[in-house]
Amino acid sequence: MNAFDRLFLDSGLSLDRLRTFLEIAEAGNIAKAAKGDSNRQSQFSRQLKELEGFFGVALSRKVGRRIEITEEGHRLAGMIRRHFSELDDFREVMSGRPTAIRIGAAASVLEWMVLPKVKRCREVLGEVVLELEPCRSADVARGVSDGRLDFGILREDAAPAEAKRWKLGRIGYALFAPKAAWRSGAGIASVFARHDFGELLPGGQFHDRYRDLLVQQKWSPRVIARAGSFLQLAKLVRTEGVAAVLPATAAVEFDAAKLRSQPLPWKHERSMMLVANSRNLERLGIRPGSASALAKLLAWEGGLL
Amino acid sequence: MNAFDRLFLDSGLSLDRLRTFLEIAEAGNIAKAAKGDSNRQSQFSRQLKELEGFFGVALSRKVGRRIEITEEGHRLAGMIRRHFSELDDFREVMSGRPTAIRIGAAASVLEWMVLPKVKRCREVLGEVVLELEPCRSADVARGVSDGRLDFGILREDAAPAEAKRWKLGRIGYALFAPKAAWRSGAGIASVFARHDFGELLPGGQFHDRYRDLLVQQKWSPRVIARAGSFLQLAKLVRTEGVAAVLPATAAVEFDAAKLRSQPLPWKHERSMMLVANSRNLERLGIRPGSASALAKLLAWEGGLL
DNA sequence: TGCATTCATGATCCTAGAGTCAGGTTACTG
DNA sequence: CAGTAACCTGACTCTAGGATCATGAATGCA
Repeated sequence: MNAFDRLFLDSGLSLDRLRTFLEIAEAGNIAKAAKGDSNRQSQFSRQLKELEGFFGVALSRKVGRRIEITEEGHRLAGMIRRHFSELDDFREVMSGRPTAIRIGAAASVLEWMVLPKVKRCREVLGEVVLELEPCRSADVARGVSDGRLDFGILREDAAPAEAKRWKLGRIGYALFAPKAAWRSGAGIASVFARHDFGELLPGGQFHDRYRDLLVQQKWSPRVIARAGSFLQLAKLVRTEGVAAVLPATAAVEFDAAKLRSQPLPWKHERSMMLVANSRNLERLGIRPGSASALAKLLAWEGGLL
Repeated sequence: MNAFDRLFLDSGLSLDRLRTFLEIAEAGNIAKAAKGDSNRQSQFSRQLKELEGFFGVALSRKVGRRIEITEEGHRLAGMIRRHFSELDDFREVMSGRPTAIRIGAAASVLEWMVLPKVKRCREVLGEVVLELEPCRSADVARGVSDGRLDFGILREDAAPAEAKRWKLGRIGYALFAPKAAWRSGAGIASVFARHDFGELLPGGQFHDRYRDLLVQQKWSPRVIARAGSFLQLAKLVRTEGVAAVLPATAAVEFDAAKLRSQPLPWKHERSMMLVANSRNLERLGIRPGSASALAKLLAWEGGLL
C-alpha cells in the first residue's frame, strides 16, 4: 500500500474542515467562531461533525447549551496550527518575504516596551516582521503554550510552566505630572497633595497595591477620572494634564519639555518575563542566543531594573 | 487578521495537491509516480505547477527530459509527510487501533532477523503494528532520514549520518548444505569440493568478497545456479538440495533434521546497525530506552556477534 | 412562562478543483 | 533522423464539499 492511502481512503478530510475546526477551537465555541453569522454557524456545526466522523472521535462535547473542545480536540487543534504555521512560513520564506514573528503582550507593554525598540529587535532577530498582538495576560500564556504566539511578555506568576523563559526584571513605577505641578522643588508628596489625579478603574492586581501604597504613605490625591488601562490613563495625563502613577516605561509617551516623572519609592512586585514557544523558535530558526539577546534588549533601560 | 487567513486567501492549496506532490517527490519524477497512467501523468504535472504557483517557488526543475525535485521541494515534501503522518497517527490512535511502526530493511534481513522476533519486538515496543518494508539499503537510508520509515536495519557504512543508531554486531556467514553432504565427518572443505553449489549473481559487495574467500581457500565449488537474492538462494538450498553460503541468520529458514550448517572461518565485514528517525520516535512516543532494547533484541542470538 | 442563545439538521445550490481526453514540445537513443 | 520517453497544456466533464436558507431542539435566564 502506498504512503497515506489509508488516510485518504475514506473521504471527509479537507483543509477547509481542518481550518474551521481550528477556528472553533481557538474561539472556544461555535457561536463565537461564527461571529454571529448564522450561515457560518450552521456550516461550522456541520463541518465539526464531519471531522468527528472522519477521525472517529468526539472532538467536542455539549456542556449546557454550548459546546466545548475535548482533550482530543485540543490535540488535533494543536497539530493543525503547527501544520498551517509551517506551510505559511514556507510560503512566506519562499516568496522572499521575511518571516513573521508574533509577540503577544498587554497593549501598554507592547507600546512602551516593545514598540520603541522594534528596530533594535530586528537587529537581534534578523530580517523579520514583528507582529505585535495585544492581549490579556491569560491569553498571552495560552497563546505561547499552544504555539499561536512565538513570544509573550507577561508577569512571572502568569508565565506558562512549559515555556522557555527569560527574566526581564521588575517593573518600576513613577509619578507622572505636568512640569507645573513640580514647581519650586515640590516633591512627590506635594504633588499628591495638590494636583488633580487620574487612576485605574478598580479591579486589577495593580489597583489593590496602589491603594495600599496610598494608605501607607498617607496620600489622598484628588481623583478626577478613572481609566480602563494604563494606555488610556497615559492619554489622560497627556491631554488633560492630570497626574498619575504609571509604569516607568510610559515615559516614551510624553514630551519631556511639558511633563516630569519621578520614580516612586515603591516597587509593585511585578517581575516581567519574556516567554517563548520552543517548538516555534526551532521552526523559525531562532537560536537560544538570539532569544536571550532579545530579552536583554527588552530589559535594557526604560524602567526595568 | 485572523489566524492563517493569509494562507487561504489565494486559492491553490488542497490536500490532494499536497498528496500528489508528496507522491511525485517520493517517486523522484512524474512518470514513475504516475505508474504509466497517462491521466495521472497529466494531472500530476498540472498539480505540481499549481502548487508551485501557490507557493511562488520552483519545486521541480527540468533535467533532461524528466524533472527532479528541488531543494525547496524536498523541504516541502518533508513537511507534508510529517503532517500526514501526524494526522494518520492521530486517527489510528483515536480509533483505538494500535500505532504502526515502519521498519525498512533488505528482504532477507526482515525475514531472518526481524520476522522470527516480531512478538518479542512488541513486548519491547508495546501494542503496535509492525510494518516490515522490504527495500534496498540506499532506500532504507533515505527512508529513515526523510521520515518515511521509523526504523531501518542496514550496513554500518550505509547508515545516514544524522539518524540515531545502535550497533547490532557483525553478520556471520555459514555454509548450508543437506545432511547428506556432511556424511562421515566431512568438513567444510570437503563439501566445497564435492557438492553442487548455488551462489549470488555477481554484482554486490558480498559477491566480490566471496570470490576472494574462494580463491584464498583454494575452494572451487561446482556452481549449478545463481540467484538474485539471499532469499532466493535459500529457497534454492531448501528445494533443490544445493549447498550455499548464507548469512547465519538464514538458519531459521531450514528444517534442522534435513540440513546442517557450519560457520565459515571468515567474517565478511558487515557490521549491521539499527537506525531510527528521531523525530518519528518522539512523535510515536518511543523512548530511547525502548529503541535500544529493540536493538539488543535484534542482535541477540542468530548469527550476530 | 416567555424569550433569547446556542447548536443541529434537512434541503438545495454553487464552485473549486479532481478526472479525462487529445494533442502538443523537448530531449534522449539507436 | 525516426522513434520514443517524459512532460506540458487546453478544453472539457464530473463531483465532493462549501455556501445558503429555513427550521427545530435544548438550555438557560428574566
